[in-house]
Amino acid sequence: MSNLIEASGILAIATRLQRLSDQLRKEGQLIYKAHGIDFEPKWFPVVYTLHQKPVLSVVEIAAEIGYSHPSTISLLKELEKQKLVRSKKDKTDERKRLILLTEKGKELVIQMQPVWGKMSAALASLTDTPNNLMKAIEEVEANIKVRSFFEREQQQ
Amino acid sequence: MSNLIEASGILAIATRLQRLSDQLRKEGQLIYKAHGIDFEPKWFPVVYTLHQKPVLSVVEIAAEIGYSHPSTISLLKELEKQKLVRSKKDKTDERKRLILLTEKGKELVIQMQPVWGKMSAALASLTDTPNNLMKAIEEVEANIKVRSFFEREQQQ
DNA sequence: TAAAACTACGTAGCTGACTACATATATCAA
DNA sequence: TTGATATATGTAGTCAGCTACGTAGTTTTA
Repeated sequence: MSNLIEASGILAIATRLQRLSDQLRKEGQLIYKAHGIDFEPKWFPVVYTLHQKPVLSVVEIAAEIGYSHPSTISLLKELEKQKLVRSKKDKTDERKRLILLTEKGKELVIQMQPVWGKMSAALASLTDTPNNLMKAIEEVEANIKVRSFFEREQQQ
Repeated sequence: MSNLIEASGILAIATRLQRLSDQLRKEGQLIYKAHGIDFEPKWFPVVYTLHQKPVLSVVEIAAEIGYSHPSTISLLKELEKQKLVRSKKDKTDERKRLILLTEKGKELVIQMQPVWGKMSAALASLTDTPNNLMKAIEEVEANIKVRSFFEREQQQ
């Protein structure tokens, strides 16, 4: 990034956040590949959630991972294609589709556990700086909850 | 975001960054609208750069704002449609297209200056926390430069 | 007990960035 | 001076999320 944008600073913060996010995701892909694991970073929230709570409906998963339900549906389609999850009808509520990890999915989770551990450690080492990125995000989100960016601008 | 993903923590950091980025961008749109200004946050880097350096080629703009040149081209197309920028041929190098702000573009910049000021102040108030978000991003980017996420994971 | 309101799921299409590739022009080296 | 290489721009298609909207099943209420 050039000095010009550095100077305009905080106004380009949305772009900076997105770029960092993209870079981490791309490197995440490389890491799975390097371990010979056929898995994409974007699948992590769904699979991890199902690892913790084995049977959930589509909307429940969406709420857990904080995505819209259409985004969740498209992730589930990919995971079903990979045979990592399957679904069954909820017998007491015909509208619901209950999602579960397959045997292949459960085995993959076990295989990925040590990789997740190393990825966590690597991310921790990257973000262990005077201003901790995870904490900074949490602090900003908390501030937004108190008074949004929009409201703050109006009050200036 | 649910407790489950909080617990899985840092592995979902790419998603957290993107979500915060999206939220700030959306509120940015609302702010321009509330001021009756027909402008989108994604145009800011290009317009601000041309405000600072009045005549630049496509690739020069891309380099300044840190985007790929195709992304820059599509932003320029939108800005040309809005009649905020125009272009002329470089007479000494026929390959180049030189980009400039139009009169309308220059007037809009003047009109937006106070809004940019208030947005900066609002963002500063949001990110003025024990762990400063801008500094955290810079620190992580610096760490990545020293040793990437991928390399760090391999060494764990 | 039927109508209204709500909930769950799915599809279509948008967004804002990207990479890969194609073409045109400029420059450099033999 | 011409062939190789480099640079500038543009097009096409991808990606990971989103919103809007439609349908079907469930619950509530008059």
